[in-house]
Amino acid sequence: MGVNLREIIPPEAVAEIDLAALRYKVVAIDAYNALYQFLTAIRQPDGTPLMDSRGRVTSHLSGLFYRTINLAEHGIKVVYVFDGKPPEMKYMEIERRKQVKAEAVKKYEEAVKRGDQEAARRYAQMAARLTDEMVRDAKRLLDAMGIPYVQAPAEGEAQAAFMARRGDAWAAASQDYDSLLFGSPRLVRNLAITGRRKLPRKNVYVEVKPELIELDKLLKLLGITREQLIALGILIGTDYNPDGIKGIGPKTALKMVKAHRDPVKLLQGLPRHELQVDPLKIYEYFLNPPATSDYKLEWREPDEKKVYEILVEEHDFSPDRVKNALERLKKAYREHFRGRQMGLDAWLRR
DNA sequence: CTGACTTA
DNA sequence: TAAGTCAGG
Repeated sequence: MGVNLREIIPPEAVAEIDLAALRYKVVAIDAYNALYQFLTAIRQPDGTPLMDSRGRVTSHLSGLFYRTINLAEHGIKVVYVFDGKPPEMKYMEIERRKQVKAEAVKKYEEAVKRGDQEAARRYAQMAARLTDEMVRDAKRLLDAMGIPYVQAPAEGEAQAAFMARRGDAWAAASQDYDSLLFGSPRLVRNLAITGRRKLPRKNVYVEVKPELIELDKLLKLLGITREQLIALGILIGTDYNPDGIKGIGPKTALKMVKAHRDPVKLLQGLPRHELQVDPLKIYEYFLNPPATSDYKLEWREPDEKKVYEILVEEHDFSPDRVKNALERLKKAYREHFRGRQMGLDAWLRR
């Protein structure tokens, strides 16, 4: 999922931050990334997600609702950015993911048969798929909550980066690093409240704090340009060439991009048979991806009735819990958002 | 993942 | 008040 820069990011480039550091800042959240995380994480020990009485999955709504309210209580102005149509060159990867999920479904069923809860949960997570209906419900819920969302023409991460570059957002938020390649000046990872995360395959929880990666700082520390970072990503693998270049790991890739002042020349010189997609096409895409400026960011007063309809009446959420959370959301709106619509940047540019 | 409740 | 457990839908 996304370009794996983890191994080449120097620890000094990552700053642990407090949610208070994001107060009154606009954060463009990769909606698909967030919803998918809720969908995989919010499950029973045997892997069953939360569902309403008609069997429709509701894990994503639960996560979206409560987390968004938490962020609002911290005065953080979140905007969710939804994926549009992926570029043609992503179809290979999309097909591959479908295969992986189909395999996971089989393994899940086998695990259930032999009563292996842990495996069942693991494979259920792997098999999880975000449906159009889930996305529609998520958008309806955000609308009712008075939280803005933007429909990207293509990749959500590209749209979030575009918004951050223009100053409409302070940072992009996602677990993936792609927004950095797309040029977002800042990336926030681990944007959650309770910082507990279970280590894969272990029964151990570790504290995970939100972290901030600044693009300029990262590039300086690596001693490369954004263009070289994109080339680096292509060498180690992106969603558009998942395998990267055989035999080139993060370290070699960094050396290679440093050795070439012009990343285009480097990419042109790659062995053609190693690549399913023209590396220059990928390079151009990261450098200048489709994005729209046709959006308006407004944090409106929550429509309690609508939220109640969606969560309680349609999806069997507990009335008490929803009412309680709505009170918190209304209070957050009054305290942080009402009469504070424009960020400083937008105000200066008015 | 998060809220609500329990425990020390 | 902090840390732990469990259910939520």
